[in-house]
Amino acid sequence: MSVAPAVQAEMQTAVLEWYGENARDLAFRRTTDPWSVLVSEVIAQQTQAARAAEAWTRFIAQFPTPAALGSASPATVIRAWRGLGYDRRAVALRAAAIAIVDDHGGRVPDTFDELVRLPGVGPYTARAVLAIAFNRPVAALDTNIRRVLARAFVGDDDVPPRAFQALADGYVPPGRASSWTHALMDVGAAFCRARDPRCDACPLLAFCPYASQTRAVRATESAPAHPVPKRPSPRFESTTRWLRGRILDRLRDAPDGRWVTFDGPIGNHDVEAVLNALGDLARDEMVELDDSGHRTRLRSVG
DNA sequence: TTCCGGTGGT
DNA sequence: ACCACCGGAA
Repeated sequence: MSVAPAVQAEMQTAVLEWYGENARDLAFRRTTDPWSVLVSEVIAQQTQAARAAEAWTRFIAQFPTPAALGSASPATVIRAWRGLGYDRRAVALRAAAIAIVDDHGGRVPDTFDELVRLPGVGPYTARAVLAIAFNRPVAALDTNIRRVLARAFVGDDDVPPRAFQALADGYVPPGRASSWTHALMDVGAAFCRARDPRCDACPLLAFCPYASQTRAVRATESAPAHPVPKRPSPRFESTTRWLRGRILDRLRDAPDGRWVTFDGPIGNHDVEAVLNALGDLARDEMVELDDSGHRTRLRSVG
């Protein structure tokens, strides 16, 4: 269940003090500008923190405002997204920028309902922006933070998602939502890891039911559970997402606006598979196709 | 080779 | 309730 208020305050202090001295120096933490925070969260969803920080630095320099991103062509944005994966999210982020300009006067909105209506923004990202940029007392529950809170604050009870969110919101230290969010991410990455947790050095060790339980279990129990229900996974090169990646790389390398013809196989994908992938990419608004269905390019207009 | 993860679509 | 999307880390 929940933690006694006095203990809760001690735990908050332990986390924040640890963070004050051990925070990872990530570029996007030096700002609370809402647009910068939104971009950093979208990038960080798919990329580990250190790499995300590099990518964010480049991206935010190129598109420092919603207006800057919204007025760029999809092709420009997809090229800027190279190497980050999930290219549809780049297109969604651009659409979000346009919505911010058109519907919110160019400013990132500061309510959950408005944020979550933006393309590519779900409950996690909406709350992360509220907490980090606007310092609102909400918990941004990604899997790492959820795990930290579940282990150290909530204990073993499996609390249904709604109730968990409500509990987690209540654990946010007054006035410190922004630091709290970053701090829990670092605790999750440094100590409270899904595999091989390092409870011994964790700032929450003294308070954490999971840590004491883990010690007991480790002392008495032997090997963990079972291998796997494994199924033969297809070779990566035979997947459609690999094919999409190769197509997009070719298009990124082509001069802006130049049509590129796809009339042969790629890897072990035959022409039909290639054309199907082009159709998918067109439906996802990543590329435009000409009437032949063979010639394509990154979208120059949105 | 397997695993990881928010969002959105089914 | 699942799965596709992506690249990188373990």
